[in-house]
Amino acid sequence: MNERMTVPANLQAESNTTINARNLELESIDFFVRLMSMLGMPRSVGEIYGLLYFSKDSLPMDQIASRLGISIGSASQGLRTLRSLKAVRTAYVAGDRRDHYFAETEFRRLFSNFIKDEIMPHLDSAKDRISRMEKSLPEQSPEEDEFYAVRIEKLRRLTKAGGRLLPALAGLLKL
Amino acid sequence: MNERMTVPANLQAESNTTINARNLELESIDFFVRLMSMLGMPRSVGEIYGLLYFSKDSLPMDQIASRLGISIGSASQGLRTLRSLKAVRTAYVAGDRRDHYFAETEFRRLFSNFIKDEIMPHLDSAKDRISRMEKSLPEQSPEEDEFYAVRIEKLRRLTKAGGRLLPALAGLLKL
DNA sequence: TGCTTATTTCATTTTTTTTTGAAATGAATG
DNA sequence: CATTCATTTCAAAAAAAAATGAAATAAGCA
Repeated sequence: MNERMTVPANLQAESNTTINARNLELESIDFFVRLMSMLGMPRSVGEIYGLLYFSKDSLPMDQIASRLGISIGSASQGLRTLRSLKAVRTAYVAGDRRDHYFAETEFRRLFSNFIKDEIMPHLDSAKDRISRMEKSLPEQSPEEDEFYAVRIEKLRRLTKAGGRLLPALAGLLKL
Repeated sequence: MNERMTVPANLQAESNTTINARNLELESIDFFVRLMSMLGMPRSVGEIYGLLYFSKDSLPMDQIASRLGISIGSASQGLRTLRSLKAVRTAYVAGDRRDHYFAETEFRRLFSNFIKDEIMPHLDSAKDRISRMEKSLPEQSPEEDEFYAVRIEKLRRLTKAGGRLLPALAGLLKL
């Protein structure tokens, strides 16, 4: 029992539509916490995006933090991550010097950024590692050579396919 | 300094080809530790697969554990994970009652299993969550309705696209 | 410029995840 | 069927990741 809640439950008796809006928000946060965590992002990043996704107005950092019940430190770091993925942007609000954040909702763009920033660098360094493997090939009988050569070739194909397919994938997202 | 080593470095002076084979092994372990960790798998799982990937003979669990310097508990758990993804299989070795493991090297199959086991269940439950969102729609002005409806529709498209594209992706891997 | 408020940074704490190790279970062999 | 060896299980320890909170910095305003 007592599973960790996805969201703080400090919800007061309010009008029906307010309660419903809050429910929607909670479901949204839940949704994106899970999605982001599949992509290796910390909970706070999913929470922030989930909150902004169904928010009509853009929100300043301190409101994001208090609404989610997280520290401003977390909020700052989470927003930094989201900004670097271009998953949130800032809006100017007259007469308020705080930055106001809102969610970028074009998933195609989001994934394409994610792939470029989080996946491709790994694929690049994988190529170097494969080259190093080739230098360590234990030259023995031709038959054994074959075994290692085939396996290295498979890794080459894998990284090559990843490098082509993943960026293409984002393009296929007609959202 | 002193970054955590990917692999135990207890390597004795041996023949040149043995040293090279060991280098290859270390690079392979490094490679798969990183790849698996991108997919959310623990280090030990990557280590085991990396070891087996360049092993000509299939290996029993205790040898896997000692060669990697991990506990047999870890080895057992890691092998369970790899078995469930069909990333390793067992071979019979006459006169030895231990199971002998070797790596499945068809990446197409591996990814297809991974997507089926690790991704699709999440997509399925995402659909439920979206339905629940719709029930919480805060009916207000038609203009506001529109805002929420559009965002929910985007989530629908996203999960639908994921459900179609990801399995197709594995099929495109002509490795 | 000096003051106020917003934001970032980062050492420390907390939480979560992974590994260990030892006991329990299972499975083959004599 | 008892013994030995292989494997699993799981509570506890260790390691890794994330969140906090307070000090430092930055940025707007008067």
